[in-house]
Amino acid sequence: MQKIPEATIGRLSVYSRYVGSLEKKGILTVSSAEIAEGVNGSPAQVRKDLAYFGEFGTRGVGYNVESLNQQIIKILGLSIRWNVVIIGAGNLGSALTQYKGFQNRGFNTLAVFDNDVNKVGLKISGVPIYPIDRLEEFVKKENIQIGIVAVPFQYAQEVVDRLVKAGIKAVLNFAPCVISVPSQVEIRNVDLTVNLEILTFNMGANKF
Amino acid sequence: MQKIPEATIGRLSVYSRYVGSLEKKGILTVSSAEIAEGVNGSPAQVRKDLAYFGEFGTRGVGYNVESLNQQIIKILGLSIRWNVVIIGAGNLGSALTQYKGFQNRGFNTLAVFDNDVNKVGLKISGVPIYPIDRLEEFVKKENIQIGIVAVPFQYAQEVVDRLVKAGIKAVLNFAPCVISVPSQVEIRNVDLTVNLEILTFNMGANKF
DNA sequence: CCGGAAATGTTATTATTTTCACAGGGGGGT
DNA sequence: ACCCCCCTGTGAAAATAATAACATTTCCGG
Repeated sequence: MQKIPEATIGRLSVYSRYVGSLEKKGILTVSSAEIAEGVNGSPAQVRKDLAYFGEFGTRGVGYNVESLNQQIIKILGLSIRWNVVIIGAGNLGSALTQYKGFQNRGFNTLAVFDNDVNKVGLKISGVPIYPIDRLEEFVKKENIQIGIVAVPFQYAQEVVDRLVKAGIKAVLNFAPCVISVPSQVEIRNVDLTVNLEILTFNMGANKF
Repeated sequence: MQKIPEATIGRLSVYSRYVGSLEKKGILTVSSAEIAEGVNGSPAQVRKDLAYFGEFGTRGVGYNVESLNQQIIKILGLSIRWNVVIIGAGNLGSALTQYKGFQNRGFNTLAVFDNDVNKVGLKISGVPIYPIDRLEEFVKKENIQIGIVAVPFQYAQEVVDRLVKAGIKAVLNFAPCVISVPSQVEIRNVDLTVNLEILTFNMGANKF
């Protein structure tokens, strides 16, 4: 039980997507060098990343595409389905609700919550929009593990606090702000501005 | 001219946002410990990150809020405005177009492109939607430096190739796939599924 | 059945990033 | 003017991560 770099986990997710695409093409075997090429990585890193979790390949041969993908999916915790709610039915919340990629990877979006009474009662790709007051009740009753926060930053901490109180296990936050959660709750931030600003820094970064 | 960790740049962006909020509150001085608290970081790291670029503080006192923020903004390359196009006028593209945070940080979204003739001619928060055929022409003529790609993954590489040919400097890609660009073009991927899967890994990760 | 090519798993090395500790400069009170 | 507290900047140490190198295993052809 050693510590695994978070970057490794991110890469495993990418490997899984790539290996999945090979599986669909009917390819049976793949080498670390081929995976590396498919994901813009290095063969050594692919092998190292996988080696944290066991021996999945055959020396001299490579990896069985199907079983490798199953193993990675298991490692990532995707062999069970996860119940998700999205808070915020604006454009971003709607985009996330409609996004097929989540379904495919085992995430069930069961509801969207919003404080706009005009939106309540509508559906987004079949997912109902509920009033924000019902958030805690729903999270508890439906055993929701993951909350995706797509509200304006002013409301984000409050929404997260309510999710935490209702027993959420993990939060994916899109609001551009720092959120505090107790240590047993997992949180990740997807910060659009930060990403853009890393780009602008790199574009100008010959001076340093 | 030493190498600066990318994580440092990401944190500078967050510092800037935090320090900007202090500025709005009329706070004049801030210490590294206070910044650290505001962004869930450590004081030493705040100081180290800033020290890559110079000495911005006063020993025994702290940092002047206003000038610190100006310095960070300059470091991040945000003292000039950047011209941006968004490709894809779906929910995600619309959300990005409407997002105020970009404007505030110096990003001008000049156009959205889509291949849906029903959307062409409409506007999103005042930003016009143009047909995708006009992409290259527009990028060249309007001197667009940054392209934000919010199209289905099947089209992403093609769109990026076209942006690159038209002379784009940087790409922010939201499509869940690996994109190849020549080395002089900056690219960053915002991969929603990867972020969710890091969460699920962490939720189950007592076994490793 | 043997030898060579191929590709993994693993150890060692190198590079990078974070954390720690403290010297140095600055301001305010007495 | 001096002392003491405060907080930065920085060099050294520790921790973490990436890369390289290689020993080992497998397959295949002759």
